[in-house]
Amino acid sequence: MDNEFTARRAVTVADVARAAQVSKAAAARALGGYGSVSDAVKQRVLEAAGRLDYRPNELARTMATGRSGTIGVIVGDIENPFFGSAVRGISDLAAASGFDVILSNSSETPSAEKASTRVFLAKRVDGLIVAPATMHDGAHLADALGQGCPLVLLDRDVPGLPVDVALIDDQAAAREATGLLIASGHRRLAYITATSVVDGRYSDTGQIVLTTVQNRIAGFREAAAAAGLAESDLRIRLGASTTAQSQEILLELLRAPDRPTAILSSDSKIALEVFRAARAVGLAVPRDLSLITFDDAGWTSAVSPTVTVVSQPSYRLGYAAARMLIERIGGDKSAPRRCVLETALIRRESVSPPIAADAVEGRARTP
Amino acid sequence: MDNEFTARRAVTVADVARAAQVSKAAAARALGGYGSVSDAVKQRVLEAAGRLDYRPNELARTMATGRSGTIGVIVGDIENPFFGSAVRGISDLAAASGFDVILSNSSETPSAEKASTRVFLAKRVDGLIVAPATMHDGAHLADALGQGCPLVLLDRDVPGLPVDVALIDDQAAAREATGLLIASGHRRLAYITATSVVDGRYSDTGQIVLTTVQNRIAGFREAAAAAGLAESDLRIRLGASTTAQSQEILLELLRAPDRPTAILSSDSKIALEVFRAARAVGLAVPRDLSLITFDDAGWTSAVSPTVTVVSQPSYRLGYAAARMLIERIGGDKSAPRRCVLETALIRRESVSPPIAADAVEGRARTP
DNA sequence: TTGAAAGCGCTACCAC
DNA sequence: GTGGTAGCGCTTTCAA
Repeated sequence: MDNEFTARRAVTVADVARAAQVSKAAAARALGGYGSVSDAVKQRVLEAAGRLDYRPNELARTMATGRSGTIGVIVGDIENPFFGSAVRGISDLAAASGFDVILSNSSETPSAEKASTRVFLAKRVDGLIVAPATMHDGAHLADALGQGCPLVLLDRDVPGLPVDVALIDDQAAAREATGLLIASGHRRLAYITATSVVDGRYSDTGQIVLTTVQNRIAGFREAAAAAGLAESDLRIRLGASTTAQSQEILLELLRAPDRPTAILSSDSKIALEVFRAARAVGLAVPRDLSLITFDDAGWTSAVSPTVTVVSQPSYRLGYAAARMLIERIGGDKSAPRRCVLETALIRRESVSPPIAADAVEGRARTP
Repeated sequence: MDNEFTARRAVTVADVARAAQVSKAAAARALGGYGSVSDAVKQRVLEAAGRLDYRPNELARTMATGRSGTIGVIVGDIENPFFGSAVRGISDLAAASGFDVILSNSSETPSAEKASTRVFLAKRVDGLIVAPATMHDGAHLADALGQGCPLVLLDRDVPGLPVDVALIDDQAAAREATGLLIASGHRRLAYITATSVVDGRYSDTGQIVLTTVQNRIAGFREAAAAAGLAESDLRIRLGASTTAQSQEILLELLRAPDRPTAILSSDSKIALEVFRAARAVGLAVPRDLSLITFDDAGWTSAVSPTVTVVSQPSYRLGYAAARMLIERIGGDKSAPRRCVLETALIRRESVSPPIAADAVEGRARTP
């Protein structure tokens, strides 16, 4: 049974050296491309390596050098297209710079994120890119830093952690989107987001674990305040993580007599749920309900009506994070940087003025 | 500047042993949880480890044991929700079984896939799960096998490679979906897929590099043949990988006088393009054009019209692949297995009978 | 340029 | 149960 699919002992530098009749050190130098080797020896070694089908053991190399040529990435949910695209941005630059990427999913769970951090550190990654699941616990991240492992935060910030971050200006983006809704004549507005909380009702900021969510809500309220809307005109709902949760929240909202006439949704999955809920209660978008969502998902520009979105540069965010990290790995010791990328409000068909019955109050105020 | 964020030399078993006043071997046993150690020593060692903040070096462990506790996964496109979900299936079982997952994106490119395979082997992964970018070149995969690295194929097969595979019955799925179209009265049918080819026109099977595509086309033609449709009623188009390519293909198809009245799309991204193209030429779904797509993407059940889909058990596919791989890693030497998972045809609103003008020929044939 | 030998941090085997 | 010690495969001084 010694066919071509049977395992055989791996061939090492020592084997190659013996076959090429040179010392182990010489063979290692020729194979590793460092130090100085005569052309003659190099020839012999390379020939022998080819003949024996030698494959370097990256692990042994890492142990000896301390560098693994690998960067670890931890995101909340790889199924989320936002992260999928960010990861591709990271991978592309990493590959071009000679780094491998190893990826882990935290499922937006701080404990899983901690475990992954530990594993990556144990595997001696050269650096870490993390989209932290919470802004409240950065101990494991500070820890990585403490061990001398460069770290860059992606999309979300952890206040107090002195590291590079690549993110967007969520507050400004939400403010602009909300402004568009208000400019279209809406005054009863809702903001729906997926962050996990004790109680879906927005009560105090203490519940929020993500800086992105915090900032978007701030932008939402800021725009409302600037337009003179009352707090009571605003519906802020957290906890729309699953279809069931989203429907519960949305149906309650849309069935109320003073239902919102416009919704700002924090991701495209929730926007989908808005369509579903609107259909369930017999509301048409945008005639009865206007909608803007974060994330320029593919379907938003293909379906009817096409949906107005806040487009986030996810690929470039990943790319920027990788760029900063690789600079740090290269020895850059400068002060932590914030790389803030631009979003774009793409106007499509899902926003229109509220119909008379719904807007009556609003009209009275703006004659 | 010796603050908490400054790198310090990593603490090793030797350090812990010294601090606990025991031998290196004893400390290693206590820390590694193998061999036998007295409770007293164990206590002391663990205490010292905690005090010194000892972290095991996974790399050194791997070198010594030969096992890395890591499985490598290579998929074509992590942004594709199908793979995203499959990867989660893999990760979930892997984590539960004590394995880490490292992921790589081949961008559907055989050369990138080869490079990733090499890297993973060099990193000494315990096993590999690959969604091969081509069925025509499995040398690097046979190679992995040859080195004794267990391998499981995901979603796509490589004929001739004696390995476990986890996939769906693409041919049956396509046959069933096509059957539904035909049963609804359609007779001019198109199948659109994203595989890369020299020429977008379907000419011969030699162009096709993916078994999935091959099998789906076979099922499509099979159903058509069974219903007595002529080859000339069928439009098979390959190469719809980008928006531009898809639009070119679709617009040409839909503007033709004998345009298809129903389309079977091989993934949800293409289905989106169908909506876009239909809108561009003024065709309404499903009144003027029926549509079924592979992939039960979230948006397909939320937009109007909801779309009829072939739902693939992507999560379970990943889970099954991981299960087989872990069994192999555990030493299972039995013959290669094929794990074929069920698809489901979910009927929604995007399929209806063709309108009279389009169906005239068809009606004449089936009075 | 070349070779011998000392690690990298851990496991595993073997006496005691 | 415990301690010594020989590797795992590679890099990296350091003499020659």
